[in-house]
Amino acid sequence: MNLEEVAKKAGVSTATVSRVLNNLSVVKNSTRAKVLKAVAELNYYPNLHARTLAGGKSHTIGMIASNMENPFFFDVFKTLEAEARTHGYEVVVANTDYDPEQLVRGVRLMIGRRVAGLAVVVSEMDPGLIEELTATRIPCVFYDVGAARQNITNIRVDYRRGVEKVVEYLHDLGHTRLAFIGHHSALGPTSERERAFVETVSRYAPGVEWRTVADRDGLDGGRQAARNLLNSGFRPTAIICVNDFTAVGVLRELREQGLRVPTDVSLTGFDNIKLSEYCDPPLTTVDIPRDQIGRLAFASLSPDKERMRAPGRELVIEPQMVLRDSTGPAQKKPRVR
Amino acid sequence: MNLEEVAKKAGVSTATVSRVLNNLSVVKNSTRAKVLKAVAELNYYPNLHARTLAGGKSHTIGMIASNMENPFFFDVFKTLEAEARTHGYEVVVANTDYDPEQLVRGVRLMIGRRVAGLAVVVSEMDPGLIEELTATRIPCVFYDVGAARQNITNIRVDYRRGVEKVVEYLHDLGHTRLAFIGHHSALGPTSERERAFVETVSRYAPGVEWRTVADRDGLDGGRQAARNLLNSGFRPTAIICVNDFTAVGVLRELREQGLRVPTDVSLTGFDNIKLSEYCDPPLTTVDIPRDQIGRLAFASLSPDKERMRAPGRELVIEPQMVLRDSTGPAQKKPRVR
DNA sequence: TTGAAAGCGCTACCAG
DNA sequence: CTGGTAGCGCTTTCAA
Repeated sequence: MNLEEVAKKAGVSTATVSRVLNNLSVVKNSTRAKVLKAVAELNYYPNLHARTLAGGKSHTIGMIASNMENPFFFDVFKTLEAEARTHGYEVVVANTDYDPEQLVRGVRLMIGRRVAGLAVVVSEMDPGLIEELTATRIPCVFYDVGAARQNITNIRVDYRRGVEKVVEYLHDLGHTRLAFIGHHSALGPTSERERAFVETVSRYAPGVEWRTVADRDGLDGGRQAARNLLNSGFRPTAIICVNDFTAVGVLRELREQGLRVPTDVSLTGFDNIKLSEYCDPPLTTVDIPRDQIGRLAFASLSPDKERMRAPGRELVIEPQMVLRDSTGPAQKKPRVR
Repeated sequence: MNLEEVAKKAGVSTATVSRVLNNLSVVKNSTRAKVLKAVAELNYYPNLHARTLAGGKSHTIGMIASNMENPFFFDVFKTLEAEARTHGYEVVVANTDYDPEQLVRGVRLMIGRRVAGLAVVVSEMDPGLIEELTATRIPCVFYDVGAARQNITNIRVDYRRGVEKVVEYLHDLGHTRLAFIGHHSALGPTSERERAFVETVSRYAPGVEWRTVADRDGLDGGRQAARNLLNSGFRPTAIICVNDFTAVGVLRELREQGLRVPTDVSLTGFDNIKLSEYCDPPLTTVDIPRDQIGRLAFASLSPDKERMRAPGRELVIEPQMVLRDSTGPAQKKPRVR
């Protein structure tokens, strides 16, 4: 089924059919009707690949995420897609599972699709990726990683500032033993997030004992990390999680071990995903405005909004703390077991 | 950047470059090397649209889901994608938000993309959709809705049997006032799920009072539905939720209203998503094997596995109950408030 | 083992 | 307002 068959059936040329299908309002109403009739009768749907090839633009923007299962990424996707749709674009996603190799595969897939723009929302990185992307001249926006460049915009949340707020808050509450639970790719010497935690503790809360531990991102990962942490013998008075999703897993393990939150141990998350309000107790967390990120991402890819496209632009978002019930004063004495 | 440029740079014809890129092992090693070198130096990535157009196959399978935010759908997607990848396919998803119009839009988008197969995993339906899809001859698989047909396979879980198990179980526990909380599209006279509940109650638990209520799918929807239910004055001894995701929202509202689970009211979900183990208390639920669904879905789309493709095939999965801590015996007397 | 060239289905430009 | 037609970038015969 193709244009030609439709054209034949409607008794016009393929050019005319194309015009009708694209609403090029130069077509006489009567012929437009004929064409539409043929289209309907033949159950015809234009081949998007041919359209993209001939037209030169894909009307598609790509998004790469580390873990779409984590609502954080999904929320960003949702606003990005909403925004894109309003402007006539589709968005197509690829997941990396925090694996740099999958990141590269995903990016190349998007290049192959000749996306009109690419949003890379991941925690992992690959050396040379920026280079590769710059060469393609595809408008890109990176969240959390990467460096601003000619065609690359950068959005980042001042994660460090967020951690500072949490640490200060916990310190003021009298906490003396802190733990940071991350996921693998948010840990290690390369990780801005772990560094932020470590440096903040030594600067704002000297004398406080601390430890960091990591497993996968997610419910199971958080739980496993918490288990490892506790098995190590360290007894934190407060646990700071790299994100809410992981924190919910931690919460479960604490419950399992008979540790009450926040009575025995305080717990904080990051992101302020919906789930953080729905667990018990609701999580004290740091809000990261996913909708704003999604909107900014689209805007910085948008070809018409030149204002956003100042090359090499870097946008920084300041995160806000959200106080809920998972944090409280440190217990004065070790709990009697 | 295109084949021709690469060919020129490598000093060969475009045909040869194409052969190299497609691993058609007829190419002499030395020329293959030349080509690969040129490809790398030019940072060349084949245009997938052109490839699809020329080759006639998209190497892509589509999936339509009602709500990718609900882990149920995401889990199906995950195994479907894993399966697809192993066989050299990409999968691209579209969300409907339970809206029949978006369903149709999504399906047409997939047709436009000339997907090699389409998995429709939704609760809503559109009359004529089956017809439309049948005409395209695209291999399809429907989960939960739709009817088996020539190129359409059907996978369904015996939801009714699941509901029966839950109702019987609750009835045996002495529950006398049941509520069913659904989401909009799983309710109404058209809904198999609501009917399953209603009919099961009158058959297996005559004399039991019951009520049904619905809001959106998800955390907020579940909470709102619970609020409405309770505001209506009805005091269920047990609440059956259409799925776990919604149940977690219900859990929150019950807590808010000072109702303890399962002491004051029992609660059950459906699906057995990971989250159902992580909430407090862990949810009694009915397992629906998403991985099996994902695998079956791919298998029934797979062109080589003819065995699966018995036209008009219907696959039924029997769900199993999973007992956890959110259910218990009905309280003997109305709780003192 | 390689090259030339005919499409794949559609858009867009140029005539009329 | 409509038709003819030259590509878009790649795959795939058919010859060489």
